[in-house]
Amino acid sequence: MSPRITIYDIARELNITAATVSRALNNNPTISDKTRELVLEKAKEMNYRQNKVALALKSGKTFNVGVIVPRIDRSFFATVIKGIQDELYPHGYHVIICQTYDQKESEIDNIDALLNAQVDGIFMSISNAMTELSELNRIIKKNIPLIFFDRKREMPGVSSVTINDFEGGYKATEHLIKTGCKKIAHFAGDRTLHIYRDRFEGYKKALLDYKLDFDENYVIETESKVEAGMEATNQLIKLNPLPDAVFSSSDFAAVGLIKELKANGYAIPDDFSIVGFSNEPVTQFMELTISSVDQTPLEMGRMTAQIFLEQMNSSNQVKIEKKVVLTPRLLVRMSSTKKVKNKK
Amino acid sequence: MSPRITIYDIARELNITAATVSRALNNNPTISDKTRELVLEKAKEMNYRQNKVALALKSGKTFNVGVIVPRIDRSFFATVIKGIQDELYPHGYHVIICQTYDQKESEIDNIDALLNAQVDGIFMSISNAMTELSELNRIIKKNIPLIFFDRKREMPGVSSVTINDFEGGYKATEHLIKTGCKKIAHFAGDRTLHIYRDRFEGYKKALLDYKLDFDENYVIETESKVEAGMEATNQLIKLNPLPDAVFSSSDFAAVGLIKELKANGYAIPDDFSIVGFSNEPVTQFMELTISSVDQTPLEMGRMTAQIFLEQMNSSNQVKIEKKVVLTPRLLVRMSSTKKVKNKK
DNA sequence: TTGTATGCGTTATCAC
DNA sequence: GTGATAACGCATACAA
Repeated sequence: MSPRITIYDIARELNITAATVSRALNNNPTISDKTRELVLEKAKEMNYRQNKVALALKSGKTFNVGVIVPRIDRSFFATVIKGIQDELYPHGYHVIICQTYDQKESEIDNIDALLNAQVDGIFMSISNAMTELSELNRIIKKNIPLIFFDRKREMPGVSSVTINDFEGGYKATEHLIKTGCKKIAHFAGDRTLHIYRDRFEGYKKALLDYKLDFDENYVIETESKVEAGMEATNQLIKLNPLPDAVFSSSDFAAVGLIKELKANGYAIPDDFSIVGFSNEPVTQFMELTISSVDQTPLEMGRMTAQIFLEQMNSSNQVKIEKKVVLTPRLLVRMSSTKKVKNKK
Repeated sequence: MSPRITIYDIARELNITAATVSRALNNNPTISDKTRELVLEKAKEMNYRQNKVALALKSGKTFNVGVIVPRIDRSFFATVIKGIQDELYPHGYHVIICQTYDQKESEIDNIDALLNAQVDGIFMSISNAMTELSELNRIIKKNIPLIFFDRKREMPGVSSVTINDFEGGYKATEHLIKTGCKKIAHFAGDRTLHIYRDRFEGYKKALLDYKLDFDENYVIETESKVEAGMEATNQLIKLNPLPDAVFSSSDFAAVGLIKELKANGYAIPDDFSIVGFSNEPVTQFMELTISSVDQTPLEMGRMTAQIFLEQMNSSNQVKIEKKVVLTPRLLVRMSSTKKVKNKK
């Protein structure tokens, strides 16, 4: 077990002081070229590594940031984290990940731990359960950047990066209308969550804009699971008149929908055009590829990181509050591309 | 911006010294109940939080571990990380993630950064490109636990958690044989990687054990991508005699295989039985669910973390070297379940 | 039972 | 241009 080499070790070897070594290593101008050379050489020879922990204690900056997500094994969140990572790594930051499983206690716990660990910033996709804004205010009071992504909460001085769920819902529905669908149903998520409410509102607005009836009976709430989508489908096919399209707030529900529709002898997209939401990997791997609304998670992660970097660079006390809203992309695939003529 | 409360602040308020406060906070027995009460109360009142960075500098332990993976947005790795996290979080550890994109420079870079950050342990799935074991030896020399998972390298004193790829290949092939397949082809990965070589060897051994011919012409190397699987399929269907089953080392290649086979008018599983590898989420979402070999990533993560914890607890210098080999699980789904009678 | 002093490794502020 | 010293926040060996 080799002991850690410190600047004192180098200093001793060179018969100078640690301060000088530090100066040489940090490219401090007030030092002679000769000693700098000497130090650099010796440091390399002795395989010196700066101790970031000591530096962190001294400077107050750890170059660690915390990311709080419901869970990491979901394509969307994993990709957001990837975006954050890719952007931050070149600047020397490390990403500490925390999972909450959408539980409030866990969120508080994680914030606490990250604060104790002295992270330089916290990025979070906040759960609906998190009502105690006092915990969040602790972050603000410490003056460390807090940035929401995907799911946010309105807080003064806090930036956020989200996508325009309304627009996503609107685009999906508009696409269905423009390809000739007349009676479009909606698989909605939990509409107490703003993301699902917005998708629903976008759907509704598109119908009205194009002079189609909006009928609450054609809105079915489902969880974001294949099985839930299958169950919802059984409700759907009892509707009269039968819809000719479905905009689903969830790709997984859309997968269940397609399975069940096929099981009932319906053809897709000829009998039902379908658009999902999230661009889960599965949508492009299915034999019948599923149209979906991409949430641009990579860009979301990148943007979140960029805002953080800006915030760090604005050395002064100026609080920046940025609300970035990304535009979702509609990806048209087979599930909404009728092979035959338009019905219109 | 509220300043950080330290034990000195508490001490001042109580007219005692920081040492006493520290003792009270750490449940040191050598302190009177009364002062402990007092300190605890005051600490709560002032909202004191221990500074982990200072503690880390003092103790040499950061309670951070580093995880190095090719990329995080792959279901397998995300799930392994989840397993690690779930196991370690209750013990106060945080997980720092690093991505390498399978590039050697990036791996070295990450190791270096983690070492500088003074992590307490490093878990990695090592790329084939990583040939410089000197970097890895730096970790060992520092006496910080290094544990391989999934992809390992043989190093004295280094533990690893892998799955038995040979057994996975064997089980998959055996299953195909037992369901009546006579001529089984293999989509192999890059067989310079031991994981792919082992899967191939398992396939080969199963054939021989069951008195079926092994023929290298029926082994096609493909990348782990849908498109690669489609291309390989075009080679496959030119074989004479035509195989009646395929064991694919990659689920993605299997997806491409199925797409292309259907496009050529073949029925699955009646004309071709198919088993993939990895249990990617897509395999269970497809209309035709794909049989696959599950690598138990959650258990892999958990086990990796457990070995780390053991290593940390064995305070003495005893080096533990554990080689854990997990048993893969064969998941039989529709792609290898012939509806009709066995051909035998 | 409590206080004093020291060190973890670094950088910054003084001197010289 | 370089050295000495203090400080970041904490825990602990030693003294009292």
